[in-house]
Amino acid sequence: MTKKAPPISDGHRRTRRDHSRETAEDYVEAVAEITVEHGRCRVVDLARRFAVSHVTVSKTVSRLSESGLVTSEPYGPVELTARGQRLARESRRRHEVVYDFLLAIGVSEKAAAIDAEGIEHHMSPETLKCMAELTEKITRKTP
Amino acid sequence: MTKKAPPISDGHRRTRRDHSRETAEDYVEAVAEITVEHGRCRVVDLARRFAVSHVTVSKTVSRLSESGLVTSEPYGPVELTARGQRLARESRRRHEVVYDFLLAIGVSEKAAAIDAEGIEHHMSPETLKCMAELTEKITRKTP
DNA sequence: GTCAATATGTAGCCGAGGCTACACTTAGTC
DNA sequence: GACTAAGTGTAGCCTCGGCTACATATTGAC
Repeated sequence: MTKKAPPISDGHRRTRRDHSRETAEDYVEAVAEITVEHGRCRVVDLARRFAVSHVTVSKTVSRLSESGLVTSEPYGPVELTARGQRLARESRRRHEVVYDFLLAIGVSEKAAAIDAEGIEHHMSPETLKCMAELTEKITRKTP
Repeated sequence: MTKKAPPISDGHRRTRRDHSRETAEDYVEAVAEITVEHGRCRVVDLARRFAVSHVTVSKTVSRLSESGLVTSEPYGPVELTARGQRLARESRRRHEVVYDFLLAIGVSEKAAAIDAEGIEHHMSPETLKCMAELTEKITRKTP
């Protein structure tokens, strides 16, 4: 139980700048997956994946390109830079830890998939570690 | 050209970027807490809480007011409507469930506070229920 | 009551992330 | 080679959530 007012926003750091980082992570993750699935990743693939217009994807890809996470030439596929690949790997790993954890504590696959996507960007390394450990403990006990 | 094929923005809804719902939840939660702590909630209180300018708060409060979650008159305090209070209670409960859960699985108070804020908006009722149950189980075992 | 400090409002700017409408390229098919 | 469908780009508009600069209101001390 929570005894007294939890330290809800104890400090400040209302870094709503995380938002663009989230977008970047979602995109590089998607680019990596789509490239594996289809051999290459096109704008329209991302548009379908995120259920947004190709215009939105196009603009976002431009921004990511300026940030050095992806490369793309006119009418060409979207590809990850070395940095983009690294970020994609990290994001995917975090995603998996969260997803496996949710399954381990009894959440359905469907809800786990949705919630994992929502929260994967907000996990500190510490929390991630706790989740991974608990998942390990639970699945070892009940395999 | 009747593009019939691409019903891009149907189906998968706007699960993406219901970011404004998060903002609403953060605000009503903060208004409720500040009102309890100080007797009333002013724009400047919210500005300090979220570490943003009073202008940002002022605009957001206007939007929330149009959505029927808060009321405020010029130079007056920000107050929750009935709907706002209900949302605040729900948000706070969710926040507590997540926070307590993180503590229960071994996350430090500091990290738990930060992460709870990040993820509380992305939890399905199902996941929330699993977390509450597991918290109960753990804290009963090791009180 | 006056005055300064604090709080709030308004104007105007920005970037991210959405959209539609329209123009153009690429890739197949005949 | 020509035509068409799908993919991509560009222009222009929107909202949300940020900001600074400046104007006005409220409040407290004197």
